[in-house]
Order: sequence, then structure tokens, then C-alpha cells
Amino acid sequence: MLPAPPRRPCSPMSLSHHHPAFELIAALRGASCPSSALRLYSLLRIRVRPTDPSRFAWRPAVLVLKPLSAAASLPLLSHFHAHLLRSNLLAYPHVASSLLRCYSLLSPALAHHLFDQIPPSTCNLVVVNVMLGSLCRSSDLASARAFFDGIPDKDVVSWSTMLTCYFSHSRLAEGLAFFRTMTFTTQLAADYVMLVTVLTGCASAGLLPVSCRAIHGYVVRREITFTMHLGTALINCYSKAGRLDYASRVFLRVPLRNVMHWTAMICGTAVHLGSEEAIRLFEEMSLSGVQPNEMTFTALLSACGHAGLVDQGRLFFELMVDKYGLEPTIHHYGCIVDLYAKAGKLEDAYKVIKAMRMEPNTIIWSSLLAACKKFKNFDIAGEGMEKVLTMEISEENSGLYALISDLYAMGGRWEAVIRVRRLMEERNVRKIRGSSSIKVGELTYWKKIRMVHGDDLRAYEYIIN
DNA sequence: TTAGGGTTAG
Repeated sequence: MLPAPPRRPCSPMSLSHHHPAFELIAALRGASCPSSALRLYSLLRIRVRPTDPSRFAWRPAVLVLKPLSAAASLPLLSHFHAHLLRSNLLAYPHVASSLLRCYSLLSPALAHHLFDQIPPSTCNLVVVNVMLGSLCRSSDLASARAFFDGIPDKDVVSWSTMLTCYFSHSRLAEGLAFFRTMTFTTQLAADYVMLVTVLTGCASAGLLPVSCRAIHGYVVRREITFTMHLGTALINCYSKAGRLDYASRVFLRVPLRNVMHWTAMICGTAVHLGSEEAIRLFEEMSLSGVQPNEMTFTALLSACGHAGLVDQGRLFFELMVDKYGLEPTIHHYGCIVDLYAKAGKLEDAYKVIKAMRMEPNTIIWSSLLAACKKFKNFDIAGEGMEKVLTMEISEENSGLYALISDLYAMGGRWEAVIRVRRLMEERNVRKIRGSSSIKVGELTYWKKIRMVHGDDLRAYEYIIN
């Protein structure tokens, strides 16, 4: 029989700095590698027993689970899981939800299995929401939605998690409708995290600035805390919707502009005013004493790629590593590969892929392969094509199959062309034709667009979505 | 700042 977790939170006194575990807890919070976290945890176990009637009882376990999930080691996690079972710590919802989250990132199937074993007394809404998040990341949209529908007292996190699920499955219109359903049919108010999700969805859908203004209005009317993320998301949304003027108005009104606000503004500026102007803004940011982060360099490298500024891009990459000591992520490599590839420097692009410290993904390969097709270089494409065919290709990247098939045809490798076609049939890939969309009032028109004079768009062959 | 949801490359 598990001891019941304390029903009431402990009094502030028991959380005071005088608790013998306080310093160890602080050290554990800062621990990033699992071995040091586990060492501190063992020391803590001597000071804090699981029966300790304070929040200290479960906190060490929660804190140790963070570095443990980052280490991505299933054996280590199941070892700690066994300890949690032995010491009855899993009876605390805080511990159960943290463990479930760890499993969901490493093995969704094991997460599901663990969830089924959590007793009702422990399975509160947080635990259920973690499970929903796990389903959203690992399962299909319909299963996640069915689980969501079964949650009795949903809170804003439940709705927010489900909304993210729609967007991550590229179901933007349904996601926005889902958001409207929450605001119209429940008493729940969207908080700033949910609004960041909505704004990001609007931005990626390229909706008219009206949607951004509507969300902006919601933020103002409901007096929602104007956090850094919310400010950044608004700037992004406005600039992606083509209203750099509104974006900069938000930017200028942010009281403490930090690196994220600047980066969002640099992105928008690169698109609307060009790379030179974006680089100028970066210099202005540096002069104002704000340090760039990895996302700032992603924005700059991407801007250089669009403008074909190969040397400038390479300089930024070096600056990022040498001056700012930032480790290049897969996004930076992606930008650099694209930069070289678009400029026709296919060998340089390929060298970057070879030198990467992580496994290149389908986005990176498709940059290279698209350029190989454009510059009619079949030789460099070879290894990439074989590699990509062994990888999982998401539905939105299904164009990769056609690209590879074209490249093989270009090289006269007809047996490989047939192999790719067969693979497409086996994997049930539908050919998705290129399309564009615009939004007019409440309707989205998917169509081919022909530019007539500047902004004058004449649409034909449209299908109302 | 304290178990759960949110931002970057084609």
C-alpha cells in the first residue's frame, strides 16, 4: 500500500532556507549531466526521506529527471524508475508526470504503458495533459483528439496542447477553428503561452494581418501579461503577414528589448527590406549591448542565403563560433548548406554536410538535392539520395521522392527511378502538387497565382478549402 | 523562476 501524498502544501516555514536540503536542491537544479545529478540526489536522500511532509519529498526526484531525460538514456531512466517505485515516490503526481514526460521523449510506447499503470489517485490533470502531449508528438491527430475529448475537466493547457497538435500536423485552419471553439464554448481564457501558439500558427499560415490584430486586441483587452515570448510572436506574426510597420511598432513599444525581440525584427526586416538592412539592424543590436544568440545567427544566415551573400554568411558562421562561442545547431548547418547550394557551390555544400557533428536531416539533404537538380550535377547527389530513401519522409516533404526520381532519370539510372516509384507505392505516398493560397474574408483560396501588375493577383483554377 | 502546453533553417 502506497503512503498517501500530503494533501495540503507545506507551510512556507518548511520551505525556508533553513531546511538542510536547501543548498543541495539548489545544486541539483543547476546540474546538467545525469551523473552529477544522481550523485547530488543520493546525498539528498540522506537528508530528505520520501515520507518527509514537505514539498522537498518529491522535488529532488523531479529535479533529477530533467538531466536524465536530456541524457536520452533509456537504461538510466528505467533504473531510476525502479528506484521511484521502491521508494513509493511515484505516488506523487509531480513525480509521475515528470517521469511520464521523460518516457514520452524517449519511448512513446513505454510512456503509454506507464500511463496505464498510474493509479487514479495519482492521475491528475497534469499527468493526463502530459500523456496528451505524448500522443500529440507520437501518434496521429485523430487518436490525440479522441484522448482529448475524453478528458473530463480540461484546462487551458489541455486545449493548448491539442492546438499545438493541430499545428504540428499542418492542420492550420482546423487549429484556428479549435481555438475559436475554446473561446466561444468554454469559460477558459487563453493565456500567453496559448496565444504564442496561435500567433505562430497564424504566421506560418501567412494569414492576413487581420488575424494578428485580432489576437493583439485579445491580448490588450484581456490585459494578458506581455511576456517576451508574446512580444516576439506578435512581431513575427505581423512581419510574416507583410506588416513590418505594425511589427516595428510593437518592437519599439517593448520596454526591455532583448535578443528575441531583436531577432524577430531582424527576420522580418530581411524578408521585407532585404538582407543589407537586416545586417544593419544586427549591428544596431550589437551596439545597444544585446548579445546575439543561436537564433539570431539562424536569422542572419538565412538572410544571407536568400540574398546569395556567400562570403558574408561564412563570416557570420565564423563570428558565431569564434567570437560568441556558440555551438552550431542543425539549423545553422542547414542555412550554410543552403547558402552554398543555392550559389551553385555544390562541393562546398557537400563538405559542410560531411563535417557536421550531427546526422543531416531531410531538410538539409533536400537543399543539396534541389541544387543538384538545378545545376545538373548528378555525381554529388548520389549518396544523399540513397541516404534520404532510408529516412522517414514526412508528408509535407513528399516532394523529395519526385526530386530523387528526377535526379536518377537525369543520370540515366532508370532502374533506380522504378525503385523510387515502387517505394512511393509501398509507403503510400501521395503526390502533392505545388499550390499557393490566399485568404479572402473567411475563405481560403488554394490556387495557382499569376502576377499581373505588382499586387494585382489574378486567380484561376481555385478550389475553396 | 517551482510537475504539464510556446520561438529558429528549405
